Amino acid sequence: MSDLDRFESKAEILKAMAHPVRLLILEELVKNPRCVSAIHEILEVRQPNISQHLTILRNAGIVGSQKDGTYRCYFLIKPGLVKAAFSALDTYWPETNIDDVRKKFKLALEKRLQQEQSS
Amino acid sequence: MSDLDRFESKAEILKAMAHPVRLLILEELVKNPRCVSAIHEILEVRQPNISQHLTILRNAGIVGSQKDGTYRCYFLIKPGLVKAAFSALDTYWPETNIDDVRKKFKLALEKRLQQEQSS
DNA sequence: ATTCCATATTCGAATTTTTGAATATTCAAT
DNA sequence: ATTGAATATTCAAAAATTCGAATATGGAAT
Repeated sequence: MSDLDRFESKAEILKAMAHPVRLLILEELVKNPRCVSAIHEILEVRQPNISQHLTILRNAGIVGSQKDGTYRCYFLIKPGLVKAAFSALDTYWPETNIDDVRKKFKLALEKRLQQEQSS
Repeated sequence: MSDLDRFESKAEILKAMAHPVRLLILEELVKNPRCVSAIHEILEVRQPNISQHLTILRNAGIVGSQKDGTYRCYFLIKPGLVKAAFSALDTYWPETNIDDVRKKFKLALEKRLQQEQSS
């Protein structure tokens, strides 16, 4: 791996984290390992999309996974990094509230579902 | 500003940082405020592109700027955040070396210039 | 063997990002 | 007023991201 690649890898880690859904997933995984369906219940985002986001996090080396029967359990590979990143963000953007965000995702999903029904 | 916006703002901060050129710029600004031409000399990236990246950092609220005659000086608005982010990345991806990256950028620029001359 | 449930993959369209090229703006000095 | 240096903006094209829809895979239980 070249030196450039190594530095770009830092940008890629940040890029992998730089999405609201992925931040929410990471928030959950900081607390507990979770299988996809558990994340799905919490996040109210369609399952394939969650798998896509998990793939991005996995490719960035941020999460790992382990099969458990039919389920697949995701966990943080570098919990310290994620915690430090959240801590930095919380310290300097303290206004963010994770539960409000969940509320918003729920609203957004309901809106989508209504639009689908009415069309 | 809604709660969602606030959470998405964290993703946007990360997104704004999640680019090799912008990380290099921030590395410089952690050490010192810098005007565009100083950044230009260090980074070996075309000036308009540097201004574009600086605009992204400015819009994210990460850097600010101040006119100084013809020059414009950029500085970190939240140095603690940037330092904490770098610290987290350095702790968990310690292999990255900033000088190697500069070397690589220099090489890439020279390659580009050669291609332009020969075409 | 088939069915069901959990998860992943593929594909395509819409959107966003990235960057170079060209040009514009702004200020200082003459 | 004009010139020159520093910086910003605009535009367009290429590349990358996002996400839904549809489909595929893989394991458990019957």
